[in-house]
Amino acid sequence: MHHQLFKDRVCQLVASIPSGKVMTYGQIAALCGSPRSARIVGGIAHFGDDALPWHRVVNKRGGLASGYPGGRRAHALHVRAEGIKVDNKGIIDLAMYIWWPEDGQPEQRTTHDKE
DNA sequence: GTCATGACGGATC
DNA sequence: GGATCCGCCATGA
Repeated sequence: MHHQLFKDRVCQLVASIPSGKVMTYGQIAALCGSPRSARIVGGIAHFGDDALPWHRVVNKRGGLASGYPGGRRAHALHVRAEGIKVDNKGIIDLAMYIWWPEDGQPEQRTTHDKE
């Protein structure tokens, strides 16, 4: 495949995140074929389609986006509106809200846990 | 074609 | 445990 569709894949993936769930930039990038392109996802977010639920995209620490329109506070309000708990530092519990598409849900990792 | 950038990630100090 | 630096790689000028 070609990275030309990278942006398009990211957009579709973000659009498929259900309400009340979140994905990380690195996770999205990996699913789009480039695990090291997390920043690219961020770039797409800024200049991409505002209609997409970018507020459901957080960084690997579960932290809110730095350049979100309105600031991290606005981001926090938006995710909270979907039932996601955010602590005082603006950190989301990824273990509880992380979501994977049906296609590549590595929930088996929790049982085996290798790495 | 080259250069700079970015809503990140991971390693290092 | 927090702050900082560097690398990453697609994108736009």
